[in-house]
Amino acid sequence: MRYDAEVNRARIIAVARHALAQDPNLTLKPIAELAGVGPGTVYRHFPSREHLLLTLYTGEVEALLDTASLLVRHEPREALRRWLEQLAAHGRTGSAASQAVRAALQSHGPHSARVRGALDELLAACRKAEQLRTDVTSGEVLVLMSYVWNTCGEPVGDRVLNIVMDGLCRDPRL
Amino acid sequence: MRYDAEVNRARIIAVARHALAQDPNLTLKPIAELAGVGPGTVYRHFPSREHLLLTLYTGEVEALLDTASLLVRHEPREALRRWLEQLAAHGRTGSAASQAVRAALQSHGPHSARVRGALDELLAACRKAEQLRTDVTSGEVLVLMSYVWNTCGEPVGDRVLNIVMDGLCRDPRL
DNA sequence: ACCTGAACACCGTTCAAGT
DNA sequence: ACCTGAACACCGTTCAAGT
Repeated sequence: MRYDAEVNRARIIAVARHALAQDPNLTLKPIAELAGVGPGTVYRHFPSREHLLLTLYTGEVEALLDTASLLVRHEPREALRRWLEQLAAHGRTGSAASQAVRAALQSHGPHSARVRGALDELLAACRKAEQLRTDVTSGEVLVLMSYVWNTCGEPVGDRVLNIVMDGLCRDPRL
Repeated sequence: MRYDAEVNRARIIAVARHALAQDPNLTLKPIAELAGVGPGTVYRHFPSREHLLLTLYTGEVEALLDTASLLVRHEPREALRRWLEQLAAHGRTGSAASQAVRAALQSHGPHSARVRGALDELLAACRKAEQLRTDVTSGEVLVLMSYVWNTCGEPVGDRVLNIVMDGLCRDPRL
């Protein structure tokens, strides 16, 4: 890659991170202007707003992959609940990072597959401990969690998560 | 209202109903053009796309208010499930009518309050029959149902609704 | 060869000009 | 007095023109 392009890309990323922290819904045009480049330059480096967000907030998506540390510290059911709470906490913020996580999960790409894999580990652990209904998949759990992207109220979110957890664990034996 | 305005309003509604049936995501500009009026004319009659949709599809929202006929034909729990299935069926279509129902429910306006009231009747019936957890509100149920606006797959939707129903009915006694 | 940004085709919204 | 639509300020995207 040419040197000037490298510089521009780095500048766009730095400026975007700073600007999006203040206004999560800022569009690419103003970001380009703040970075001192034309809109086409941003578009070349990042084909869409979603690509830029995923580049900026890879770490937040990666954090969802670490199920191992949850499983060593908690029993399976509690580990699952804490993972889902982590997801809900993201949704509540409405931040650009939250938008990135949402995009990663819903766009059926490699990110989504990896997160589903992580959740599968949690579900498998719960199933092994007989703390989970037997007929549920990670994809269905993520669909069920869609609500976290819409609403913000924390008390409501907690109560809804209780319902989700009870639905997931529903089983004659439990 | 002046006669020409009345004519224009009727024409906009007729054209919009026809055009939105073919492309649910059609915007107000093309609708105005198809109706042979300027965009400001549409904007005057309908302050936003949402207002137009709610005017066109009032019937679909009203249909959600008829809980009485569900309750006379089914036991409370089954009535609740059918009502939620009706909601999910709307979401699956992605039609303009579905967008209207979504807007009505989520915009915290009078429509939303009336639908919550209808759902409250179902929940009260279930509670009276001891077929429902005691700590859930209609607002929380609607939050939980957010997923219906995102995903489309019917089999997944059915399985997720099972989880929701089990979560809602979770109770030591049941 | 690769990057750039003026230009294009849209969007929602407004308000001066009409009747 | 009320309705109208050209005009405005945006958006995402492209591709001829630069280096």
